[in-house]
Amino acid sequence: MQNLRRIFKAVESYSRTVETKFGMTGPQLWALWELGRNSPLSLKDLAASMHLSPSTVVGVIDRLIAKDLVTREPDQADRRRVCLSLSTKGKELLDQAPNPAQDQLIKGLKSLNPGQLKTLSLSLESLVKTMAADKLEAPFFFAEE
Amino acid sequence: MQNLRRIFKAVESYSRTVETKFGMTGPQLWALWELGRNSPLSLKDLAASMHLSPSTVVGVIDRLIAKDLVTREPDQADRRRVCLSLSTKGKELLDQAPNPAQDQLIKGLKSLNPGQLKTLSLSLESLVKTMAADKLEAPFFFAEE
DNA sequence: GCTTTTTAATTTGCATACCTAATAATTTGG
DNA sequence: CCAAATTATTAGGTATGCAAATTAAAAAGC
Repeated sequence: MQNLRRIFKAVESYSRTVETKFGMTGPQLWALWELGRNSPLSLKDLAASMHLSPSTVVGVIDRLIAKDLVTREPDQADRRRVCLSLSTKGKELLDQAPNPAQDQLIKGLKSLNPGQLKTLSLSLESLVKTMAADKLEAPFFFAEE
Repeated sequence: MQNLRRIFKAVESYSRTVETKFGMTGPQLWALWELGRNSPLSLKDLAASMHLSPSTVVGVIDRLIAKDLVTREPDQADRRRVCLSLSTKGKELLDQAPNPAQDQLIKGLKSLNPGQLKTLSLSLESLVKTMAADKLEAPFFFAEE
């Protein structure tokens, strides 16, 4: 329990690290990641990938555009839509700002030997099963695996 | 990684469960828990235990008092301070609203046999060590173990 | 004792993240 | 061609969260 707690805390602290280090909030970097993975995106699709309402995401995107990290252009094919993409500046920032929490986790997992990894996997699987969390989707900080 | 992800997601969804089920936000229940553990508390001490600034916690407490879940009385010994405590209604709610995410985790851990539990513990310990998360404190949803 | 400093709580002002509902523009189905 | 669905946005609301200013009370210094 104590170790799980620590892992959670490490991930939780990720958000603050981002805010102080990269001058943007968690949701803003989250949106940036989604655009980095899959671009261009319509606002609706971006909102869906973030599990947020479109009206919420409009504000996030507005602030990213104000920072010159994202571009918003009308979609030629369907003029109801917009095309959201990373700007050059946004791509650069995304390169410099990996996913600290996830990187640390991956680093930690790599330090385990195959036997440990196996038992960890099995134990977690059993844990997850009992927690009935199977259906739930991945949160943003694991989005890229 | 997938299983860790699911556990995170389950805990993340806890907040929404609380909001819809108990009509209050995460920080509000968090404050309620702290008062349930250790009462009465001064505003400053409550803020410290939640790792938030006092000015933030004033608002949270205001809303809890408006819901008649918390009482705020001046401290007799030091009249600069206030004594924050659970109201009768607050105690009742806290009894009905355990910590779903944590309870699920505990339930999951109990389902493991001793050998699994041991290897899980060892694996997580190794993981934590590499993540250098040792120093970090427990987040609220693990505060009661 | 009296003044200065410190401490506690609050208020104010600001930015952000959320949501629902309403609106405008556009596409699609019939 | 027109009604219905879809897309983005705006409007209006609540809640977090902070720093800075304010008020009141206690503690410290002299």
